[in-house]
Amino acid sequence: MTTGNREDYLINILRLTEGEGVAKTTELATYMNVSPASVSEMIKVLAKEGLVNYEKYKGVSLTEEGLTYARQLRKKHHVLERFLTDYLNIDHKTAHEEACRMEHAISDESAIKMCHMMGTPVDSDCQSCKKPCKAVSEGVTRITPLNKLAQSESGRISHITSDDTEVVKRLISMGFVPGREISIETILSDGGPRIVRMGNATMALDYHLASHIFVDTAAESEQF
Amino acid sequence: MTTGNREDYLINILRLTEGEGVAKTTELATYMNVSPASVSEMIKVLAKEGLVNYEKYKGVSLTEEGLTYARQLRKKHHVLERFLTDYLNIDHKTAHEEACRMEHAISDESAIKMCHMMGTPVDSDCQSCKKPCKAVSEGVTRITPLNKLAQSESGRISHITSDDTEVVKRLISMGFVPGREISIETILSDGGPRIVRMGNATMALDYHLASHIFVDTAAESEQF
DNA sequence: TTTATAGTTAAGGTCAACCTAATCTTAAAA
DNA sequence: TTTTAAGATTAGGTTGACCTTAACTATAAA
Repeated sequence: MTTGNREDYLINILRLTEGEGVAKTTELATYMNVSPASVSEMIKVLAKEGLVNYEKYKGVSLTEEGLTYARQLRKKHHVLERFLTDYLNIDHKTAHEEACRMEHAISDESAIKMCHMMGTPVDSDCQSCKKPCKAVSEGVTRITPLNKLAQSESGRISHITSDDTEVVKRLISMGFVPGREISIETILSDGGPRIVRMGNATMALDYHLASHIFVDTAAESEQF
Repeated sequence: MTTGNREDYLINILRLTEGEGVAKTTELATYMNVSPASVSEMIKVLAKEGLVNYEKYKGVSLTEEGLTYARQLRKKHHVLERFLTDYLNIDHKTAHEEACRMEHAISDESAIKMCHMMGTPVDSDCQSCKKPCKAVSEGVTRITPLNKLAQSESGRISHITSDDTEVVKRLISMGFVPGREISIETILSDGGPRIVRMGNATMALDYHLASHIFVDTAAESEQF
């Protein structure tokens, strides 16, 4: 495990080398607001650990391993930032700063699941980076809106979508979170409420609301 | 700002002083898996900062300020842990460990909002603590359980949920269907039945039963 | 080929933790 | 009331992960 600060170096090297091949010491020093000497020193450590390619006087770049690490970190950053702004209504600047702290604390697993929870937003461009980042993973599935499921059918929530952010937020806050197992208990009438079950909870849900929840019916025992 | 480790001391002092008035040095040392000497040392620092009451050889306790701080921290822990288990399906042990890291990174603001997002679950008992914890703040959640609504308040039924399927079915069969407008006519006594109105029907409803019905109070004319 | 600029090393500092060993307090047993 | 063991504290020291300044060195453009 690399420490928080080392991780910052990695992520910043990534940011600076994204377009160009290498980051220069001074450039990085300015960017991170430390002395060039500190950068040189740190880089030697990271090189020894195989995370960066380092040739004296020639700048740094990430190794394959470092790249993977840094990208993962950046994804975490984005996922968190996204979550903070979209789900918690935190303003952008604050969200960014907070994501900078939290990206070092969240596990890979949680980041991935968080990504799933939010549907696809992590694919898209990120405000604080020049480059877009990719979603953590994708699968082939049979996905149906919850309101189209028949009685006693079940599956796993794939994603939730609506033009109205509020609706998505509301559903999330009700516990409809991608990844959870869900089954239709009872259908009261065709266009009427659905009684659904998730874990121990049973819940009655409006037909229209249910249409925003997409269920993967082939995913009953699949793990992320 | 106190460092992560200092925060750990605070939260652990809180845990140990919850029942008893003070925590003993050795007790804390054992609990945190460090030497008693380290504890003494750290405590002096915290005392200097006004976060703990410290009288040599007499044990530590939190000051008013330290208590506030530690409680806030523990709340953060709970909110995060809850989020990880309930929303991301992370197993408990992992969630706890992760919350331990993240509690130092999340801001007060985000914790509060996260709490709101999740509705009320943070009120309830927490798996990893002996003591239940309170919600981060009362806050303005639009979705409120019916039993918490004041007299003459109204809204639209958002959803109905219970661990017991029968309860949900019964409520549905009584006409409590998501989407319907509802208002509190009369409150007979604090924990007593509510008389509610839906359309033309008036109905008396047990306090406990009412707690399963969630009302969107901001949604009086809103459509899903 | 010179020389400014950029990069590196050396030497040393700080800070927050931690530890062991020695010493001191307290409280309870003798 | 004295003794003493358990518990707490201090002293002194270590470590790791940073950082800095100052002096030195390489590079590449004039």
